[in-house]
Amino acid sequence: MVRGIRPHVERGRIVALRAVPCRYRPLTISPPLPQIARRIRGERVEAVRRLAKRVVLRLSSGEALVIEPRMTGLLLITDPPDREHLRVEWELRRGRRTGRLWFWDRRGLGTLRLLSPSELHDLEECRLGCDPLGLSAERWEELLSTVRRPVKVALLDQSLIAGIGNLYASEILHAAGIHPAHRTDRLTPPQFIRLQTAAETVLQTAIAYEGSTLSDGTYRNALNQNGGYQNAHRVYDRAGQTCPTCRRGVIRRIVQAQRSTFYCPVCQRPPRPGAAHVGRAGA
DNA sequence: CATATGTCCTGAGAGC
DNA sequence: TGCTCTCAGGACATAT
Repeated sequence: MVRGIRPHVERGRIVALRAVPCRYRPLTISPPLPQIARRIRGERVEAVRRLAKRVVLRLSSGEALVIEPRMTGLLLITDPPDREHLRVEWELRRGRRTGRLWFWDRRGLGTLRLLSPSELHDLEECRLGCDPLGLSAERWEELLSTVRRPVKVALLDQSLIAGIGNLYASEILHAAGIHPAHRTDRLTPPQFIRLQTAAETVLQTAIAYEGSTLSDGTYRNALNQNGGYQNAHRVYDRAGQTCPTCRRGVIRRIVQAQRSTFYCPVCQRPPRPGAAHVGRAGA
């Protein structure tokens, strides 16, 4: 999303920001959109970057527009999939060209916020955990071994690791050969190394493919084109199918913390119930 | 305090 | 055919 909009948005000047009339419940926008519009009119977009699952437009004023698309939100620089789910429209000027940026959201769970520098700092440093890209295996271990949770659930906790969604959590654990119910405090150093490698590979590949357009067709890139990573999914939404990696296991679907998890019982052996772990003396 | 569950939203698809 | 019901998963609020 960031790579798609950056060439059209970065170093542009915001001419106008407006809510698109919409029959659905309005998105969470804070402060209210007319106030944001007043405050950012005329500002230059200094940089467009990703912060975990959010898109950050850093403005010349030092403030930041933070867009959180959640599941069905899209940032588009071409015509949207339909008009009725359009929510917000930016008018931008780059040089002498005028362009538009749209926030389209079918389910309306996305958010738009204007943050002060200190609010952005608080989000980055206090509320969000570490980005999984560029994270060492040692840091993975430091972060995850402090909690006692099923590893799949921990991967989704944005205060620990920030940026992994449900689909990618299943794919990463499959690539790492780790069972989704494995408790984080019982993962071994070799497993943390595999987790680090798998996260890097799966996420970078998914980004290169421009994301996953699932059967509901929701996710599209900034040009309203399908992503390609859905064709590379090994376990997500493939329950009952033979695992494409080992060609032996039959992929299973389980529910953890109210979310679907998919895994291969052959590639991802459950942890041995009586597995020895270093405990306190006399325990 | 740490972990677990409930909630919001719309559209697709199942079942009758 | 047209209705009701369930499910999808982001983050956050509330419960245990």
